[in-house]
Amino acid sequence: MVRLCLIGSRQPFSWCTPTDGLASRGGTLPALHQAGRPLPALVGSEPKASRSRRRTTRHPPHPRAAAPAKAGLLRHPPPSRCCVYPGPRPSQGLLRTHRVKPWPHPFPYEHLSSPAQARDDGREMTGARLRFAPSPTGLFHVGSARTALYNWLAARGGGGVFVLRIEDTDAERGREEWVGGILEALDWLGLDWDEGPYFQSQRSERYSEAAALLAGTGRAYWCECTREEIDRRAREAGRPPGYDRCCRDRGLSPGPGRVLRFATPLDGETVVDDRIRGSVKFANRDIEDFVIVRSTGAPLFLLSNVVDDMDQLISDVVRGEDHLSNTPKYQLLWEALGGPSLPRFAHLPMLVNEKRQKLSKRRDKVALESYREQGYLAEAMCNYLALLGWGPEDGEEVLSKAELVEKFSLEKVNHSPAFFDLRKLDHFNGIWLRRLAAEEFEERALPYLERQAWGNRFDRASFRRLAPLVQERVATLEEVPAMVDFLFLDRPALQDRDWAKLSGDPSTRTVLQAAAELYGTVSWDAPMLEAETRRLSERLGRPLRKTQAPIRVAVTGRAVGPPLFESLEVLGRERVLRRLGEALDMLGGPARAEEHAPPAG
RNA sequence: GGCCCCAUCGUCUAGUGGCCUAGGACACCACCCUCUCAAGGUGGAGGCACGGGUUCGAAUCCCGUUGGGGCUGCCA
Repeated sequence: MVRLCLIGSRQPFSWCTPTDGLASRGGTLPALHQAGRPLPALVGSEPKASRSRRRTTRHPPHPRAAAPAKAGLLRHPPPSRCCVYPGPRPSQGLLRTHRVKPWPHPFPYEHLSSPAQARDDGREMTGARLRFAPSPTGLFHVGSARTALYNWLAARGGGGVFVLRIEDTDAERGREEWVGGILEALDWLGLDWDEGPYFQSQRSERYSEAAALLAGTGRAYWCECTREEIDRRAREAGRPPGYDRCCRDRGLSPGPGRVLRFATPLDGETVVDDRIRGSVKFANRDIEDFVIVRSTGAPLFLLSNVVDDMDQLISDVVRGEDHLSNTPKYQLLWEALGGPSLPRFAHLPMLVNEKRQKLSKRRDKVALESYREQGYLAEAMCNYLALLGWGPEDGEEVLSKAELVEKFSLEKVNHSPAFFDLRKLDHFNGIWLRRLAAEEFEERALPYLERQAWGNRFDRASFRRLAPLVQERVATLEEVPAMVDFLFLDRPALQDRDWAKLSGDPSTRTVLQAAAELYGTVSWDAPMLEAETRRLSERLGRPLRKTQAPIRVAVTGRAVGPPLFESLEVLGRERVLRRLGEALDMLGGPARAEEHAPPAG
């Protein structure tokens, strides 16, 4: 059992490693380094009718769908769940910087499960296998979240398997804490995965084998050109920037400073058949001889991505449109490695900023975590994210994840980029907040209240009494504390603007004095307070809204908040009277109660 | 520069040749409700980028233009 502890979660993440009867690693790996030998699939590509129990599916199954596990690596059933929470899900506690240890950890390579296994989990399987393959190079991105969600929806909607893979081939940029961020983000969103996480950093042997195969068959070659040389040659020859295939026929052997480049075909075209965009043609001559292995021997994304999709039997690649131009390279590599039939592709439209540029970590607010911290609900985030690039036919936009699974279809995904609009997110968050059961709302608001500087003055019981009124007035959980802070502060947090307006009005003193008198004796519950304040208002000859305003500011410090009389009730007579008195003191000046006092009786 | 993708209200979308005088949602405006603020209700303003075709008929199909974006890394 490998266990990752996420500081900030009450429960540790953990995933099982096989403990019994699994084929030993390595021994059953096909030998890939023999020149001329195509890379065999780890699983038979010929579906066996007897074992492939076809189900009705929304989409035509991939040729490899429902292919049963062949003897060998996949002979033994993997653990029923690869990633589980032992016990209740972590609280909605605020994220802190978290650290995952240890890392790298043993790679759960033998985990590859057959579709049959997932079927045992109680889901209808079609054998479609989708993966979400983020790289741990920064805070988890809302665009990644959308991609993960669409993969998850496609998997869950079609009875497929959802695989999580961490693409950490770039040791320089990858950081272990980002891995924890990915896991925690997916967990928060409720996007559970069936397999993985697989770590590319644990599979370098496999990529070396693939690289050796490509080099051995002449589909790749070693190159010693530096970036500077390449740029200079292009410049001097007046060619557009790009590699000139200089080393392609030099027959170099591996060596220091040398990278392995894939030799792309010089003619013909590669056609990408995309489920969202249709068929997209690329002339092979436009695809440069791209690097697949660094001079350090480490594989590049292009290679490891293909090898993993092959090994992990991915049938459907759903990713951002920024990968569309990579796809012909993917396909060429796939073919050169002797892979079975290609996966299906679906390239999702990008998420863009207000200037309609791809969302960037640098200039845009993209960290999912920051939205979580601000009190956005995972339900709202999923709901909103799903609508970025897709819309339900019936127009009903407020959808739970279960409803999304029901209605979502990759084929209906839009083609054009979408802007991440905070205001609409706010609207959805308000809806989901109001849908929460009272106790649930209270529970989720708790972390935001407890982190306030009220110290031990916070009192859950008082909050509970006002919570339902707060619930329907906030758009995010972050707004909750300001709604109820007057309950937990010695003196209300007087808002300058509100106080200025109040103190500038000569009638304020009259109202506050009258209220103080009234509240000294009135029966202390909201209905009575309201009724009596209304009568007071009539006696003063002013509308209730004009009367409640000074009282509200004096008692709560703010001009807006939960309904006043409930607030007074919870605060209690003593504190209300004290605050009215303090406000009157602050108002200063001569008491002019006589002038405005209502006729006695 | 080269290659590729995209184009319906400000934003997210419905629309796949006639049902479109283009529907919904967010935001906005007005009114109603109302102890503040929200929520809710009613109504309003607002769009098929442009130009050519094809067709009896085009938001929808084709071509072009323009505009936007992505890729073009020993990042993913």
